[in-house]
Amino acid sequence: MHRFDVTPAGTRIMRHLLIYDMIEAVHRSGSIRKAAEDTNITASALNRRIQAFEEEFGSEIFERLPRGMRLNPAGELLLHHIRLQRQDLIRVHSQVADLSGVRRGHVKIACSQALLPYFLPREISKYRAEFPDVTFSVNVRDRIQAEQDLVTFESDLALVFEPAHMVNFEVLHAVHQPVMAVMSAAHPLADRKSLRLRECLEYDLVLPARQFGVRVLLDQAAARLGGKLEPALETDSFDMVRHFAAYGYGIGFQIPVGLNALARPDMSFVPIAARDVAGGELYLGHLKGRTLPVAALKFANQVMTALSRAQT
Amino acid sequence: MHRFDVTPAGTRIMRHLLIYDMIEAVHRSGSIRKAAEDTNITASALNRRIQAFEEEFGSEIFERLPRGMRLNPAGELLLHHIRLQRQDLIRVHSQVADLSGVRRGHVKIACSQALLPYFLPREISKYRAEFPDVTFSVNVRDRIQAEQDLVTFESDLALVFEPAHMVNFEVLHAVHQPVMAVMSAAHPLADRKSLRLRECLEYDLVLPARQFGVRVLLDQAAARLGGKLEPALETDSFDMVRHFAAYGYGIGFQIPVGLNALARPDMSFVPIAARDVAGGELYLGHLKGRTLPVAALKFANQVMTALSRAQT
DNA sequence: CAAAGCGATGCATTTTTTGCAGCACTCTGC
DNA sequence: GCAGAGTGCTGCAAAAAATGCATCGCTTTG
Repeated sequence: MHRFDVTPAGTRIMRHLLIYDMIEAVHRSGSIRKAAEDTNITASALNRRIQAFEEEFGSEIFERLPRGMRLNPAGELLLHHIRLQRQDLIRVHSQVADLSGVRRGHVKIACSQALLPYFLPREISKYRAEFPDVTFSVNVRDRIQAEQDLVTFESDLALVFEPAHMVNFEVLHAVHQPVMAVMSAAHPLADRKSLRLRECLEYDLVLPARQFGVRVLLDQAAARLGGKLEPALETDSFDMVRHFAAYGYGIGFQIPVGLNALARPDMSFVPIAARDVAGGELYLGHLKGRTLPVAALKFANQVMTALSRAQT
Repeated sequence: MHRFDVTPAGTRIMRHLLIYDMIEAVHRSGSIRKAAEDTNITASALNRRIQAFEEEFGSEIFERLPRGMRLNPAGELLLHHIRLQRQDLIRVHSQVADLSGVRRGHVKIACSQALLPYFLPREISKYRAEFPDVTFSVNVRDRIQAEQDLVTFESDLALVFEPAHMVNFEVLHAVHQPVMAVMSAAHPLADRKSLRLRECLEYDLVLPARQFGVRVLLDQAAARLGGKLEPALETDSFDMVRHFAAYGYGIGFQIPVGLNALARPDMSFVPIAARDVAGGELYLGHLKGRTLPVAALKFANQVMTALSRAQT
């Protein structure tokens, strides 16, 4: 029989940690019987392993409900330990691989939309030019989700603008980002060195949705002016913001890291005066107290220098 | 039924982590055959488990030498993971115990000698008065050893005076400690409010050995005065310092946390003027990036308030 | 009230782990 | 230079553990 077939691409099976996978499978599917299918094992066997584990562990970790299993508080604590433990083992693996000169690994990034068009593609390509065996995941997350991603070890690094909560967030680097007005190169205001917020209000505005940092800053600024922003278009796509602004005489807003003047000669980017909108910080960070895998750490360093350079 | 008994003396056996114990046993004893005795298993079985683990892990973790086994660099990395993993599981256990209202656990402290006579006994007793099921280990360590203890998870907390290196040390609390002259209550200088260092030099000096923080501070101060301290007695026992000073007309030195005026009416403690010896910081901390067990964290909090109160 | 879902369990079977004995090898001391 | 004691490693049979199957008792659902 071939119960535990070949490991697909980097997923290492440590047989002594299988019980952790089983616990997570039960947690995910909510019942032993469903989890048993994922685990390629019988429900009865799985059931007994869970029971045996609970006995060893010293307390139950699941509530037995008529509809299935649910983690109790002790189980939640254990689950976090399991995830931490697994990620740390991956880190050890990556460090061991590093010993023999090969850098392999996988870097998981949670980031704001603004990083998608130019910044991250450029940095990831640059990194992979040097270490082609390192792969990446990029997940678009808002500020709250990004932190949650770190906590569940869904992501190694987060790159977000003005994060709301930061309890579990350890900042590696912060760089200031003024708010930029984005418009067609043919726009009447296109050649200005700087703009007052009031000037922008004369034109159609395209604003990111309310959950985004840029929007929060703009709303606050408008409130100080005693007004309220009334966008012609509100969207959760930063791409849409840029394209709408490029198309006609509307004005969009974005932070510099999401813009690239060279790539868009048809567009113009003008900073909003700091006295109107102070701007905010773009943060690179990871879960507090975590030791990152080599690949993630190295990439984080590269991003840090890139951000520093961009600022000057 | 009594399904969830507690394993004797808090040593919980998690069978799926036995392989880690085995690896540590081999590491400690330096050979499979010796480790086999500690592990209550045959050498052949142990050997095969190590081999199986290495295969799963993806690389060897031991060097095979003619005289036995030694961890290779990969093994060193893994060992650290194992220790971290085990301590984190203990933390989870302690948090789970906390859920049911019982606070159990064991707090391991690495500390300077100065804490031994009064401070730690008092604090530990106070803590155990509230939580009698929490036990303690106290290991006397100099500044370098203390940090090493944290790294190997030998200790949860360190309480040291002016630590030399602090790369892995996360400071929870720091409190300033002036250097105090310690002498018999009958000593000519006993009633002074403050002393210049020069005045002390008229008398026999009893100094702690050179590795201790107080001594370093005194040596630096003496060098500034253009001199060199020539102690009548040099010792690595702070007890000895106090007792020698109490006995005759010698002068010893100690930091306030190691002294208790109420307990010793026969002695007098006078601060050295800050312009001569600035004093130093007493640090409470733990290993950077670690999550402490509940008991250790709670005790650390108690110590922090005690230290703050002592200062004022 | 029947059907469908759930976790738990007894028992025979399969899989894994272990112990025993013995191998090849390298140092050490006479 | 050669025994002796130390090392890690391995084949094979025995012991132990994990698994699959069938089934039970229970709760929810329609």
